[in-house]
Amino acid sequence: MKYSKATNYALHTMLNLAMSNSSKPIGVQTLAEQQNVSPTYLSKILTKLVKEGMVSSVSGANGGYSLTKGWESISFLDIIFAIEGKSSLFECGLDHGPHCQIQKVMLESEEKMEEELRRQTLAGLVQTSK
Amino acid sequence: MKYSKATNYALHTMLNLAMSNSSKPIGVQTLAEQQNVSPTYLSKILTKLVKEGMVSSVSGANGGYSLTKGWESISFLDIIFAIEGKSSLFECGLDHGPHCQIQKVMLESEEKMEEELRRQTLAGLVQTSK
DNA sequence: ACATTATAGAGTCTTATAGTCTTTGATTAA
DNA sequence: TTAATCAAAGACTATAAGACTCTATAATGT
Repeated sequence: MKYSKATNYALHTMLNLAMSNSSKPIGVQTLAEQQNVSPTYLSKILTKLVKEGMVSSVSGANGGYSLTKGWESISFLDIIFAIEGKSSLFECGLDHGPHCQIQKVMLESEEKMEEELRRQTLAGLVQTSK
Repeated sequence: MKYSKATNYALHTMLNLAMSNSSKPIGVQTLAEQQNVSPTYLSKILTKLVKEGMVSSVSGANGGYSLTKGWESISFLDIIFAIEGKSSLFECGLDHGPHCQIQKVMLESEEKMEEELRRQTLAGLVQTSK
């Protein structure tokens, strides 16, 4: 069980966008270079972030991507969910009785991680990354 | 990112072993039936648990698997590590500076989950599953 | 010896990840 | 209005991991 590389790219891209406090949008070309990944691949990741409303995009010359208003409070969990999806890490598919205690414990532990990831915001990340 | 089915089987198998407080070992055949999984596949999972010292096995007629001494304090995390491995869920492979803050945050959140999984023991699970 | 059981290895099938390539559509600058 | 620049979307491919199966071997009890 591992986070996908896409999640790593997404997190770093969000940080890059947040750090470059430019009013102009930044092209995928530039963002891709900063992480040594292909622009077309990164664009798919960015599209997911756009669909979740964290990033806005403009086509055409001088276009690119920029963070949307309120970006400061975007959490790690928001970004991770945008890429990995929101479904639980553990699902007991076994058909045994109504309440699986194992499932319960696994979900509770997952919640602990998510609490922490919810607490960590983009603004906080920028602060410590300077 | 999902836990493997093998982890699910492992957790349920450990619970089954713990619940059947029999002094005699239990064959993989029996254990497999309880979860609707093939015996040969489950045996591979059990072998991992044996190698981690949580389960002991005896070959031959009337052989099978049983929990080792001190099983009560085996944690969810122990079982999960035995199947999924101990490596971190997130690894920033990017070559940018010495301390990646993203990596740090991700690891901290992971630790929260692991803390909880360490707290949850087999004995506790048996208690609530009765 | 023989039945029973775990262990180990190789092999298969499916799915997810991690991309690439190409086309289309929007926007701006000349 | 045309060309250049950019994002979005779809189809495609390659690799690896997950989820098994099958077969052979080794250990143990009757």
